Amino acid sequence: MSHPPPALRPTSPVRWEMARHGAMRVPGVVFADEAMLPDDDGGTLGQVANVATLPGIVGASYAMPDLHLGYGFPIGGVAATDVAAGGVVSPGGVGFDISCGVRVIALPAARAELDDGALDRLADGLARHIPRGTGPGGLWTLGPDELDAILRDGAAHAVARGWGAEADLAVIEHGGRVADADPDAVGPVARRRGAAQLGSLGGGNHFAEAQVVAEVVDADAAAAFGLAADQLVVLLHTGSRGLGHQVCSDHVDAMGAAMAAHGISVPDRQLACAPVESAPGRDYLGAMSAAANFGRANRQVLTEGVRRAAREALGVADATVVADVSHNLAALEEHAVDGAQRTVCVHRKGATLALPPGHDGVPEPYRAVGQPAPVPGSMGTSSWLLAGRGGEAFASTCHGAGRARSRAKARKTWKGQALRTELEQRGIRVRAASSKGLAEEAPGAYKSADDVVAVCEEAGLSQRVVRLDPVAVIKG
DNA sequence: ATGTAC
Repeated sequence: MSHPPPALRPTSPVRWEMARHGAMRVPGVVFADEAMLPDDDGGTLGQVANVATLPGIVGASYAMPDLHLGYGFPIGGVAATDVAAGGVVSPGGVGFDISCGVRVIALPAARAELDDGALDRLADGLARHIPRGTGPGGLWTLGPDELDAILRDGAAHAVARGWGAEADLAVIEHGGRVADADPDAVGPVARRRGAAQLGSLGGGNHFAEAQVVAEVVDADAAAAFGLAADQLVVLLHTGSRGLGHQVCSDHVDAMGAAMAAHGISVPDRQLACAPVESAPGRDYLGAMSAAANFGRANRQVLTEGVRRAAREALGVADATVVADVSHNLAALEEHAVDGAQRTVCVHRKGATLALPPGHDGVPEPYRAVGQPAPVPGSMGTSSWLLAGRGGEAFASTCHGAGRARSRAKARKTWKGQALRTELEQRGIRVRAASSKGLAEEAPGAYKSADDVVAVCEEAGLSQRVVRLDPVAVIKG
């Protein structure tokens, strides 16, 4: 950290400003209520300040209420750089799990129609059809040509090969295919790892959950999203697995080596970056987009696992994709900056696209109500589906509950087996591959997603649409 | 997050 961060000054009950100091080019802005502000023993606010020093940054270095310490950038951070003004792109501003995100799948069944046996069968089916845990093993093992096509065309290629329906693509962010992907910028190690992992969940905070629509806050938006009270959904939270991780590592190394040549110095080596309009910048963005396509294809292939489980367990005809949005991505977008339209590179790291109603980037079926933004809760607690409102922070909102205690501390405080019993006693089925992983994901290690989404609503970033309560948790 | 460390 370059300097100790100065005190945050409230400009509203849910918005705090950090004045420019040191090498900061813009102020910091944190959306949070007083209780959820980090005390910064861990340096999270110092990371907000560090990001504000990046070349070309405009507006502010933003942080969502679920912010916590990350690699270079805080998780929950949003930073936009002006491309024509030498603005940079930084792999640390996207994160290791490129295109990590959430897919919501609606099942044509209501909780009230199902007995406990049906829910047991659904949990078992999801556990059987969704590969999980670290390491290789996915639903679709890829040869080199198929991998290239996935990196170029994302979920669209998976659908073309029979993994799902054309209609699925209409509601996925960017139509399931990120433009300007450069498969050649994805190195051989990343390719090898990815070829064996398409259609797999991973570990850590990734999960599949069967959930019920427990509260409808915005009836019009819920109807537009095709969701009704008491309806069952499945939520998938996963990303680009080892492939994205390797792409991030490779390009952090490459940029670190190239920074001096571009005359860039940063207060933390984890903020390695390069101008968007430079060879290392273009290479990273091309590889990142390819990894993002892998991430969307991963969730698309897993959706077929969900459909198989639903057909077997419930006998329901089919399951409908409601939304698929990433919360770890950089994107070139047009935004008003100081009254002028500029092309900016928006880094969202643990932050979700939240375009407002009417914006032409919102999937057409939802244009009147705004971009759907799924927010996964911590294990066994509520998740949310929001609708974007634009607002500050380049049309972004939160991405989850936000970790409040480290994995190590969680392992010391909670026991996986006891957590499993507690969840089962609350009527939530648990299918977990690792007891240690369960302890690390204890709900007590996280803030409440309910509080986080309420702050985002009060700050004008997003509107709550439905609350989703878990009935079955499937984890690596 | 991750074939759970340079």
